[in-house]
Amino acid sequence: MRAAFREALPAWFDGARRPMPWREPGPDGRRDPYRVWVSEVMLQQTRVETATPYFRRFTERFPTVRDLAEAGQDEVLKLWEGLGYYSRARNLHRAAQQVVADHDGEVPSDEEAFRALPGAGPYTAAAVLSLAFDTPLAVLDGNVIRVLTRVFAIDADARSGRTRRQLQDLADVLLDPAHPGRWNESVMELGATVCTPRSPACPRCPLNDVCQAYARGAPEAFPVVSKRAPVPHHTIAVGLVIDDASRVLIQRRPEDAMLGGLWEFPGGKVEDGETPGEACVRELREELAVEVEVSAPIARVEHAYSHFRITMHAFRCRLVSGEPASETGEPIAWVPIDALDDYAFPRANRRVIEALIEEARAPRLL
DNA sequence: GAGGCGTGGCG
DNA sequence: TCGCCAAGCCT
Repeated sequence: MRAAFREALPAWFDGARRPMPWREPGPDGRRDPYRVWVSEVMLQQTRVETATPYFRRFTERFPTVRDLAEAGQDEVLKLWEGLGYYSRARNLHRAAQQVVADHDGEVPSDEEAFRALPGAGPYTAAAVLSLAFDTPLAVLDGNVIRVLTRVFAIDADARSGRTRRQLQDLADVLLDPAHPGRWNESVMELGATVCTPRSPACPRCPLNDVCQAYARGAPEAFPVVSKRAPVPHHTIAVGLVIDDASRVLIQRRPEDAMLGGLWEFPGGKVEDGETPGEACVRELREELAVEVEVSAPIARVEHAYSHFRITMHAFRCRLVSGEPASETGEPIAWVPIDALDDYAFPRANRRVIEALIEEARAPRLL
């Protein structure tokens, strides 16, 4: 069994290894720990194809830890815009500053020191240290969980702490201590390209002769996971307050909130017994101490977040009275419509901006 | 331990 | 259309 994982699997990997920008060695023939780190953070809960263009842009703008540490958060978030889970970007930014302050700009090769960085959990530590420094730590990510639960036909809830500890122990035993980075990448690559969640390609799997799930003819039965609760739905109303100079009013979200640090159009939840238009007027009164009049609907956007769904109604608004002032302490800004691209917005807001620009190009006759 | 935290693709 | 999921971490 151990031989299959240490010989057949890495041998398969040598022929199946997909080229990725963070897999390229540097001038010294080694991988840059910083680039490995950035890639591993971007790859958390994110597909390779999605993360790749972000990685290229990010590392071109911030080639070193110091470049990242010296940047402003706005620019970091702008480069992360659309990638989701924005706390990853905020944490990575803070971690870079910590590396400069405490480690002279060198990514720590010590597990305890690396784990002390914000956003560095067990997976990321094992991945970065094994890939960049050949530290013998086995990664346990979604791919490894899937491969191991199938090969060993483990039918306990894969999300439970007990099962995870069992799987980590298994990975630790199977890991090739002579080539930890290669072993980790081999298992993850197998999970990503062959031992996939649906329709796994078992006939061309290097582990199929030892795989118990394959022997049973039911690879997709693993891993076993409990069902998630259905997610709630909310109706949201936002206002596009535009002044005579075609500037739009936007507001930055609090650092510790969902989508923290990104910009958005002011608004909020539509309450029971309220129309979206009424909610828009009320929210702008509450958040910005202004009276507005809803003039035209601009867009209706359906969007799914990680734990709830929304329908967002966006209205063009006319400022009736008052000067917008943040009631919550979060910054506001008047931005020319064609300069909205310079700010980081959540996806749903980006949809609204697309509709606004389309509206300006071909206004609907009312 | 359970739940918060984005987005896009796929069957 | 909809639920599930993808190289997790934090509280």
